[in-house]
Parts: sequence; structure tokens; C-alpha cells
Amino acid sequence: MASTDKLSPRDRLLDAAARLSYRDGVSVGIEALCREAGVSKRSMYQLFDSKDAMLAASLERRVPWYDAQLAHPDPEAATPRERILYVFERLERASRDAGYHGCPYLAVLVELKNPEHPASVVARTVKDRLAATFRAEAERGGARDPDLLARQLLLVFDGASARAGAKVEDLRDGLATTTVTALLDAAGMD
Amino acid sequence: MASTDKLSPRDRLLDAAARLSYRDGVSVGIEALCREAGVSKRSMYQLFDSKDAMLAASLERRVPWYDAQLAHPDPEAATPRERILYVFERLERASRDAGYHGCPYLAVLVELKNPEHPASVVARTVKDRLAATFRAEAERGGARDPDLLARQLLLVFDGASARAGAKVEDLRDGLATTTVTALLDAAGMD
DNA sequence: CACGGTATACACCGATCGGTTTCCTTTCGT
DNA sequence: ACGAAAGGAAACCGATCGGTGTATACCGTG
Repeated sequence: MASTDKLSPRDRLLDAAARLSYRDGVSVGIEALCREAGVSKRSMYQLFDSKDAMLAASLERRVPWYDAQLAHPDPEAATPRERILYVFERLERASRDAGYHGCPYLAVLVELKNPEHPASVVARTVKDRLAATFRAEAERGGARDPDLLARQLLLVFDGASARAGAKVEDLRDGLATTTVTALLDAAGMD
Repeated sequence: MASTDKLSPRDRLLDAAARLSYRDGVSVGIEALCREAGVSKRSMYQLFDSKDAMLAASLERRVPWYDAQLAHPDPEAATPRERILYVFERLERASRDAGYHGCPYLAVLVELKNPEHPASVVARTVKDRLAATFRAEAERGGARDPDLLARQLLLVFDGASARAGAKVEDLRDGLATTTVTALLDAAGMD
């Protein structure tokens, strides 16, 4: 059973929603979520307006952790190229985990075909922020077309995470970093 | 209403399943599928063992059309590089359609987190065959590492289709072909 | 005409969906 | 110690899920 101590019902619900919707998909039922969180359905509907709202909130809550996951541990000492490559090294590393099912934000965007869904909006902002980060690094690294390079990197990032999550591809040999290196070189980055 | 003439109930069901599961996701109900196909639920369960089996069959049925969609119109006259690029030109072209929601096979793999699901198996074989095609072209084109290049191309293919389908990226300016060109060049292809 | 196969319509099954409500216990401020 | 308020368990709502059972209509073939 999940730890039900020391966290508020709200946080337990958000954690359960993040975990179960990632493992089973966004179509997971409220009943299962509440059971997992150890919170009554009644309480959850006092904390959130709807299942959709809770799902969006659970995605939003993970953003800082997600960002930290992809951020280079020593940003000052690293070059832009190293900071970009670090993102893909983390992706490759995460994909080795047995419970890895791809980037949760991309998965939500694919599962909820509706881009207007509150959870889709959150997911898209996460993707847009990663693109902005890549673009800034590309600029600092002297890429010929920073915006183009950033968009290319996201193609690889989402392609790799989707394929690894679906168990169609295995990133353990460094496929993502190898591909990114080729693109960085082609873009004229330091 | 969908055309209910001239096609067998089986074909009407498979078409409806392909269309609705692509538009609304694999969680679309049987009731809706049968209504769209103009076939009774009873008949459907005489033609297919389960919803999962019908979904897998509907995916399989589209394979020849899907392959033809990505095949260069004049394979003899085209170079390996042209045949590869043609795939991504078609992808960019398809993504302009209002009803485009990404590659249906990748979507199924992401939505059905279970790789053992019959529909997932079909989807994976489609992906594997595309990888084999890329690999063959890469070999013919003199790429240094044909297998690596093929896997890189699929990263871009699936990343582009997922992002375009989720309306997070716009391929109209040729982002996919540009990226692929960079990878082909880096791989030393003719 | 009678036949067998195939189709339909439709009720029905238990389970679950998102969401609400009722009842009762626990907790807390005074 | 008392009363209000909050929270939990569970019944309940109508709808839908995947899947069946049943009875009836249509069909080409004998």
C-alpha cells in the first residue's frame, strides 16, 4: 500500500493520479485513484472540480521535479552542448527503468486527442518550455539556426521517449545522444 | 452517415474501427463502432472474437494502404535518399490535414500501454517493417552505419508524427525533411 | 415452398464510468 | 464538555463499458 502518512490528502491524490495515470493511462478511474491515495471520493471532489482538473493539477505538480531531472547538475561548469546532451542522457537512463512508459506529458497529449483539455494545456506548456530551453542553449552554443535546432531536438526527444516507452526501441546503446550529437554538429554548435 | 452499401459488414466494421479509434482513441465504445458501421453488435461478435481482435484486424487492414502512402511513386528512378525523403514529405503533407492525429500505429502503442495487446503487436510489426525499409535504403545509399541511420530516422518519424498529431509542432516548413537531410548527410549517404 | 444461414433489433448481464448524496464518526474550537 | 464542522464509507445516480441471449426478419438455394 502507498504511504498515507505525512502528506496532505491533496498531495496524496496528486501523487496517485500521476502514478496511476502514467502506468495505466488517463482513462484510469477515480475510484482506483482514491483507493490508491487513501482518500474518499467525497474529499477529492471537495479538493478538485473534476477528474480532468485533478489530472491537470497532477501533471503540473510534477513539473519542477521533471525540470530538475533534465537539468545538468553543474550548469555553470558545463557547455551548452553538454547541457543539451545531458537531457538525452537522462532520457536514455530513465528508459532503462522497468516502469518507464515514455514522457508522461507526451503520453497525455497523445491519449487525450483534445488539445483543449486542461491536462493537454499543461503538457503543451512543458513541451514549449523545453523547446525554449533548447533554443537558449543552441543560441549560446553558436548554432546557425537555434530555433530550428531546438525543434529538431524535440523531435528526437519525443520520438525516443515514445518509442522507448512503447518498447519498440532500446536506447541503451546511446541512440538518442548519438543522434543529437549528429544534429548538433550539423547545426554548427560548439 | 457512413456509406453502408457495396461493402461487407466485416469491411464496414473495420473501416469504422479504424476511423473512430484513430479520431477518438482506442477506448471508443463498441456501440459507437457498430452504429457508425451500420452493423448490429450481434453480427460484430460473430465476425470477431472481441473488441481487441477487431481493433487489431482494423489496423492490419490498413497496412497495405499505409505502405503505399509512404512508397515513392517511381521507385526505380529514385535514389535511396529520395525514397527516404519521400516518406517524410508524405508525413509533412499528411500533417497538414485537419483530421491528422499522428501515426495511428504509434498512437495505438502509446494508448495501449500493454505491448502484448494484439493491436500493439500489429503496430509494432508495422514499425519494424518501416525500420527494415529504411535500413535497406541506407545500405543501398552507402551509409556508414545503415542500422543506426534507420533507427535515427524512426526517431524523427515518430517524434514528428506524435508532435504534429498532438498539435505541438507544425511540420509545414519542412522540419522533418530538414532534420532527415542533416542525418543522411552525417551518415555519409549519397 | 421450405430450408438454413445471416442479419437485425433489443433486452439483458455484471461491472465500471464520473459524479452526488446520505449517514455517521472523528476532530476541533470554545 | 459541548456543538459545529470536516471527513470517511458507502449507497446511489444515469450512463456506458464489453459481451450475450433471444426472437424475428431477410436471403439465396434446394
